[in-house]
Amino acid sequence: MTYESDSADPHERVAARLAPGLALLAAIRETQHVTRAAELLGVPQPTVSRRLAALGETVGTPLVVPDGRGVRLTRAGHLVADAAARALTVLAAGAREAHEEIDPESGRVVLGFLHLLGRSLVPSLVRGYRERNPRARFTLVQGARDEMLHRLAAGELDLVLVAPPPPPGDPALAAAPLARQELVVTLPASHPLAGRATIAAAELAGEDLVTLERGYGLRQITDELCAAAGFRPRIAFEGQETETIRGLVTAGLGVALLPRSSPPPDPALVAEIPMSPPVFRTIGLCWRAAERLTPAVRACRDFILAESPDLAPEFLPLGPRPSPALVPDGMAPDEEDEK
Amino acid sequence: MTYESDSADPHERVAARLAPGLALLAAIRETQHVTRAAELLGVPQPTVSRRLAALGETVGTPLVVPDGRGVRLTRAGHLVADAAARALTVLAAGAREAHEEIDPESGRVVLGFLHLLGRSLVPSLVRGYRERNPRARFTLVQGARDEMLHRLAAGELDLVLVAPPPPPGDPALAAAPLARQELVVTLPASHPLAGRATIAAAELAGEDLVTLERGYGLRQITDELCAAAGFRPRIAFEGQETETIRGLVTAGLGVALLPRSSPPPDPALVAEIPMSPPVFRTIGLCWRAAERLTPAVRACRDFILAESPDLAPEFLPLGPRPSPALVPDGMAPDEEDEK
DNA sequence: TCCGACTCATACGTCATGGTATGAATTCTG
DNA sequence: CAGAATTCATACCATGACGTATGAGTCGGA
Repeated sequence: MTYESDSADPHERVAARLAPGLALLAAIRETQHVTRAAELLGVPQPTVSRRLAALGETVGTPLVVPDGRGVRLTRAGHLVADAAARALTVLAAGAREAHEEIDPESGRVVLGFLHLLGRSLVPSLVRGYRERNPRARFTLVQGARDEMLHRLAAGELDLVLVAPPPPPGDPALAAAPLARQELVVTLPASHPLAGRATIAAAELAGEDLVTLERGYGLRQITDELCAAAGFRPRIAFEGQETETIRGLVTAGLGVALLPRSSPPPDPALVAEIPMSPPVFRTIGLCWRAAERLTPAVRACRDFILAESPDLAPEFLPLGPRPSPALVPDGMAPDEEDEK
Repeated sequence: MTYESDSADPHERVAARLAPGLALLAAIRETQHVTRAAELLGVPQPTVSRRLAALGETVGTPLVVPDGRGVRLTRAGHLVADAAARALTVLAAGAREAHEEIDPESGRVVLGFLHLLGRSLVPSLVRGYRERNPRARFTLVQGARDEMLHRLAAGELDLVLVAPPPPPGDPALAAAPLARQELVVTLPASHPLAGRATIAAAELAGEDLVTLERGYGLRQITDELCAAAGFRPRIAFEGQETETIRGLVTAGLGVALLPRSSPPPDPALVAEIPMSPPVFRTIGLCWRAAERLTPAVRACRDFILAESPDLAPEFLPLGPRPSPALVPDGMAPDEEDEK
């Protein structure tokens, strides 16, 4: 019943058996006194006596010897007690790191988001959150929607901002909508449709389209829109950045379905025409539903859910449209902290 | 019942509670796999599951989360597991040091001895022992007899060579005689007694004596010799080194009771006259009887007891005289390894 | 798509560890 | 010098942890 195979190094084995006594050894080292060490640790004195003897047994020689009516450490005892103190320091540093990692005040949040959101939404959110928690740390990762969701599920990311949010079917991911963004047909000023007030989806059937690559939310929306209108889109170019797409459109290489350009574009070069009926994409915040989030991540999530309307003025409020809450019932933001 | 007051630093507290899981965390870190870690540690798999959960509880967040049909470490888990691996390395290094300290092949022996014995006896013993155990390490400490015995009892020294050995009355110290050394009256060549064949103790009554300070064995023997002869010695000078004493004698400042000079002195300067009856001092090896000696110390002690006659040719064999064994019965060199 | 292999978590019974009470040894004090 | 106080070790008993058996969930293959 006394398992002790561990690693190749025999000293690692005794180290593993010494490990439970780390605090005890450190206390003995500090006090040179069994009773004192016991009350320092908050354990009864006989426990210290026994475990000291047991530790000495595993080392192969007593760690303390009677000295008067007290005890003193043997040389071997000094060596292991010193090592224990060092090991405890190392471990405490690790505990501190871990604590800071999860503490809402100082914890880290790995936030993934779409390239386009890095312009204003994410900076606002980060700045707002750090006003409340100045020591909070962020790791920011940008990428395509599907990549973000995949890395979120894989645990690499804590929170992601994507559009559209994942369907509620997946029990591993939870999501909540944050804001809407109107998508408009972006086309060269010279294009025949450039003067229109609105454009219907079907009117894009014959156009060369410039889109993001598969995996991006905008691409998915574009594809679905075309499918709903009953035609297969003719993709002229694919890119990874909306700015690239916009550049291609400006160069006259096609038309694109994009969010409105934030400083409105030069009307002499590019026109942005709303769709009819209008098309929106919903930006949602996602997190892993299955596991318990760290306090830091939870605090950040709740902050984003509560404050994003105020912090992202250039986005539209959710409005009446977009569906009932996408948040699975059992995992609503406020009620998972039970137990 | 769940004690956990420890040190001021709260992180030290969680470190102490993390300590028993060091090996487990290291194994998880290495394998990223509960079952694999369990068989690496040689413990059943449920134990690993439970203790991982418990460790996560103390840290405040799970250290592993389900990932497919396996698990993966959370960020906090990585931090504490890394720290655990480092701590285990530190602890293993300490265990190695302690092992080397007590191992007969590489262990350390702190050997105390009288200044005079550093000339040939101790170097011979050390050299001889290291021929058998090349990695053995010695720390050599020189000093007066009483100081040596006191520091031996205090645990600072492992073995001491002193003359005379301590009386068998003290149960804390054990001793065994090693060799005898004749003490002779050392006096200036110009002294009236310089031509004598032998000198009786009583004849020193009127002389200026040069001795070592109190606490040295030679001083004690000198004092007792004078007391036995019925006079109080007239101490002209006290020193700490026999060579100093010899110098004072050469300078004509008194006579002294000293071991024979090892290269015989210049007869034109100093005479060495045996006492009548002859006086010897017994050099003994002492160790602590109460505690269990480390294998290294025990091996060295047994080596010295067995080999010193051959290694110290300039000393006299024990001869018939010096008392029955001074070794307490229960602690004879060979039979304490019971239990 | 269903089955099988595999991995991790939970349930229950046993045993080792820890807590309480007490004893042996030593030092300090009157 | 003797009693008292202190300190560490041992004995007994209860609680919590471990080990065994089993279940829930997930991935690869037919």
